[in-house]
Amino acid sequence: MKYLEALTEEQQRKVGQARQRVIESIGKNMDLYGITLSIGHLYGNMYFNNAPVTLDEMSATMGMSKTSMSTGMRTLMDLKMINKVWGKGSRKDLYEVVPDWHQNFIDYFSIRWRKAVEANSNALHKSLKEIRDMRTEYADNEPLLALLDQDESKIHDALSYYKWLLRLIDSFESGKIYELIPMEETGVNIKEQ
Amino acid sequence: MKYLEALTEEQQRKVGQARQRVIESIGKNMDLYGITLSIGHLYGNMYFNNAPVTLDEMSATMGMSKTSMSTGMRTLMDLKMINKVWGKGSRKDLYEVVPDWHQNFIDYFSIRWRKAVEANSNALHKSLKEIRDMRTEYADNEPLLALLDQDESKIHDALSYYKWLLRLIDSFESGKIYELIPMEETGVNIKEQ
DNA sequence: AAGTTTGTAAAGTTAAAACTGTACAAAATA
DNA sequence: TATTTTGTACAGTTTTAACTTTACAAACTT
Repeated sequence: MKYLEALTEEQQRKVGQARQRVIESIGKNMDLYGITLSIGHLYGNMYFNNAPVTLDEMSATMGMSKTSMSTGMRTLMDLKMINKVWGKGSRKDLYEVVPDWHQNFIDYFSIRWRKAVEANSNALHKSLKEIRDMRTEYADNEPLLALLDQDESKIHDALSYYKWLLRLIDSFESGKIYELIPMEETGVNIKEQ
Repeated sequence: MKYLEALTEEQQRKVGQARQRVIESIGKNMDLYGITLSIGHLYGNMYFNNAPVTLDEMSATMGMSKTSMSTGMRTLMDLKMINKVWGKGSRKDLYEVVPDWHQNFIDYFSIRWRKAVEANSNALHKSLKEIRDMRTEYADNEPLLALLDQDESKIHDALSYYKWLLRLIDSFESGKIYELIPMEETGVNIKEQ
């Protein structure tokens, strides 16, 4: 945090305090997403650092081991919340935040949910097929057929939800969600960027 | 599972197998939401049980302690995924699933996120105020002002995201989200229920 | 009122995860 | 080529969360 050195102790303390509150808030927010508080703090600290950081730097400011920084950075990279960048003379890896929170939110959902939803849908389809096979096999067993109907209907409901969720994720990825929920509040002109 | 007794061993096994796959899939799905796998399985089992269940029943089918069932049921109730219902003669508490997955999804987000987003926004506003106070206090300190500008801008970006998220949650709760992402796939008539 | 049954709090135990320290491969430097 | 630096795999430790056992209050039964 070299750029802070020009300030007085008092000023540094005040700026640090205001930042710290935000950093902790970021941590709590990411905790909601199932990300560790520590990794949330890591992101928060990087968010306020105006230049790319190294593992050693963050290890120092976070008071945690370099190994933890390494794994934390990888987690954040997997979630596309930070990027590894190439720095001039330094042979250390440099990381910088992707400050676009909307995009972070979208990437998080896409990455973490799409795969699971697809796997779950497959499992449901498999069970659905088994039920249909049973229906032909035991076509004369009235009480069983009634039971199979119930189960099939339940699985169908679940599948219909998964399909909807997938379409929701699609709308996140395509940006179509912003047609319904604009980024800027209504009445404000959206600037080109 | 009294209604299964009428079936042959073979039939019970097959039905159980098809169900088990779905139950585990449900568990994995809820795991994504940050709900324990066990509690996910509990919901899954209840989902296929056509009648309200008691703690003792679920304790037996899950092979877990009654206390765990008690806490699990409370968690699911907090998330509005199950209801406590009044049963005829039984003096045991009876629980039944809310089978509406769309509604479960929405309740989950509303309950778990709204509170946190509001708390985080408050924290950010507090820091924003501090920064603005500093700006007047050190109005002649050019490099500090530049720094404060940067921080304020970052906090503003974060706040704008939180506001968007709140509007997204609102659209879930109001059902407005279904205008953009209909429950049924497009082209299919929606039946009244 | 005395005796059961039921649900859950509290304490204790077990399982899982987060985190650290060591060790080492890969790349850079001399 | 030998030496240093850097990132991370791996094993070990600590912390946290899940789960169980015990204990007991509240409600119900007789």
